[in-house]
Amino acid sequence: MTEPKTPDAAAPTAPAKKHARDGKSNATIYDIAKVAGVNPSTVSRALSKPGRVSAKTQKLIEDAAAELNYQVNPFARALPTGRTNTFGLIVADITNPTFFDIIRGAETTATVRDYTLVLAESAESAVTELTAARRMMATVDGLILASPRMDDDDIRALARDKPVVVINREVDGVPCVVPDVNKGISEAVRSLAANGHRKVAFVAGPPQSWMSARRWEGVQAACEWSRLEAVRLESSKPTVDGGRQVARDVRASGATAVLTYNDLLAIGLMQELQAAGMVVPDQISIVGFDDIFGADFTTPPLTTVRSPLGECGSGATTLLLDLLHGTGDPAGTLRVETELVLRGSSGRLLPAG
Amino acid sequence: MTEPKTPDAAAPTAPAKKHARDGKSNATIYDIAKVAGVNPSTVSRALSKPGRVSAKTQKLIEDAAAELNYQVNPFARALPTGRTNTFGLIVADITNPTFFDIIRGAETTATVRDYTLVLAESAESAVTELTAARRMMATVDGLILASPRMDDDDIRALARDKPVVVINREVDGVPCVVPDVNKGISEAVRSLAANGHRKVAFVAGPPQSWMSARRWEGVQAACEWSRLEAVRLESSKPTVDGGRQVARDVRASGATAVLTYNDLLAIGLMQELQAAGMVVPDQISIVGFDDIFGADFTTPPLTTVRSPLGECGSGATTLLLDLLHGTGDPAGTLRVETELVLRGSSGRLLPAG
DNA sequence: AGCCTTTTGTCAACCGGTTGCCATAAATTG
DNA sequence: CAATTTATGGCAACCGGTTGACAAAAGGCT
Repeated sequence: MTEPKTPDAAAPTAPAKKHARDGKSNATIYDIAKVAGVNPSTVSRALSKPGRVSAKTQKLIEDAAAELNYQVNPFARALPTGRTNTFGLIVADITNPTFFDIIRGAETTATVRDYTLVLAESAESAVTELTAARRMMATVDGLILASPRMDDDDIRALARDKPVVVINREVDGVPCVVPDVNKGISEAVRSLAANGHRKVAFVAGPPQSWMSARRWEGVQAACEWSRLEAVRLESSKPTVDGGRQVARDVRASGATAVLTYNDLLAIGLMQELQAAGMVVPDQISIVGFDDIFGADFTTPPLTTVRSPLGECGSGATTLLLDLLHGTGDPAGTLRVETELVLRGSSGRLLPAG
Repeated sequence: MTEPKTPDAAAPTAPAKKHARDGKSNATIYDIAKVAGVNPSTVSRALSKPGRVSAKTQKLIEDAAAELNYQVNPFARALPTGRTNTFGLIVADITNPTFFDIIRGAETTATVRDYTLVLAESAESAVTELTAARRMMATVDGLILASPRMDDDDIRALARDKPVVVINREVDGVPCVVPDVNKGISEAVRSLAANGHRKVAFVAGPPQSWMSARRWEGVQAACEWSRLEAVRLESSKPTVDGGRQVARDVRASGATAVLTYNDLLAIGLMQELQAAGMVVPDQISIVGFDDIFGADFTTPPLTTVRSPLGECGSGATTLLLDLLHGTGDPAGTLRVETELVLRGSSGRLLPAG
């Protein structure tokens, strides 16, 4: 009675003034109840609890809902229940393509299971990360931390509040998804040994990176096994730029083969060494980690220890969703395999001409 | 009185059983009101409407809030107000690095302004996109569509409901952020002309891509101006793979220079041509679009017309946020400049040997 | 002092679902 | 056919803020 009935053809091209609230604004369960001639609570039940109402009423309500093209109000639902059908993903650095695949894996899996993904980044900072995590906690059902930089204890504290899954790091008592580096690394080191290398450098990543530590351990172990000498070098940041900067240390080290914490470092390193006139792989072999997008664009294409990043993202999401639905091991670690992707940046060492 | 006071040191290493609800669960404005000795509504006002309560009460309430380390419940706030401090970003393809810069730009700007980013992808499908958009509409304050594939009308319909900003496409009546291709393209074409090229091929992107159409127009216009012949080729999909597939058409076309809809196509095309023994740029020049991550990893590094993608993402976010806060032009288009990034994949044509 | 305006806090309704409890109707059983 | 169990729908309270209306208190002015 109070609303005029021509909200549509009013002004087709005129700039829309206000945003909705009027017009075909959202129907509520009360509207449905009225149309179907039942109580709102019955509508609620019909729409969420399967089997709680009779088939007849169910149909009645569903038809009414369809007619009004009803959509639940997620906030109204979240308020009493706490369920939001949303989860958060915090990555260390959105710039880093490593996380692209993780994000993609997570987003895809989330969408399939009818969840929404909320994204944040920590800019490689532990405190930013914790802040972002805390903020998210209020609005999500669960959280995925990809390569977190904060303390184990902080992570456990978060996990006490809501389900948390960690990628690329192992935290006691928290479900994790980690690539098992050993297979890939030993393949890589064996390949280097077979090609005549005797001294291998490892360019480490951020000091707080759990994964960097694991990779260094793996490299050490594999080198020992193959009777190679292993030295560790530090990088300023795990980026292309960081790779360029570490080039002089690499040359100074006397190593003829380098494994780097990630592909970005490897690419930067290779660029810088090539710019200085070195021939890859004739004079030096370079092996990265992760097999990110673009790793095969370089010349020579980058040999790398691939982590199935997309799988990590979707695996973590699945783990989280299972946790949320009661299924699933509260603290199981999902291990995914790594493998050597042999491309052109590693190979036989040519005798110094 | 009713709650035991030792929730902490209970079982440090035992697997956390249930998730919160107990313990230091969230304080509400009612708790604050009790502590501060005022009415809940006063608390609400103190915390949201600046200046609505006296300085004294304000302080009282703030202290109480701090003590209880209160955090608003976003859902409780969203329910009556509709404000969520969240906005959605829908991209055509998460796999495509083009969008990563956009995502990054948007996320960064959003965080600064205290907004949360919700991400979804459409997998290059108009219907998936519309579905995702509709779903999001319920939970966000506004929406950013990056390279949308749906109809103008659908976009306008969405925009009638909540603020929408479009990236990489111009839609009448909707605020947009678009790179202005002309400068970059004319630089590119002039450079090609100066290097002796006479026939230029353009490899188009998805048929629904507004940007692809603009780029083709730009190429045509620039070629006309420089008196070059321009031919248009179609690609199956705007990816590296699509680039590989279009290689035979490129060779068949007789063009000595190619501009591709995006860098991915350019990279794939270059790989395939090189695999077939062609020398870039001696026998054929290749120019991409966007300057994505990795465009300079190739050999030769890719010449490309750069779009400031990160700027698009942050610009769109700013536009949206301004819109939400009443400031800002309801339908202004933000144009950002493109420029030629001259690298090694384009250059002088060598006489066929 | 008396009256008017402004400030500040309270009351109560509301946003839109969810859910425990209860009453009625239907189905099962002895 | 009565007695009991089970299926179904309704009632009302609740989640945690927000906000319009109003009253009490404070301040300003003649």
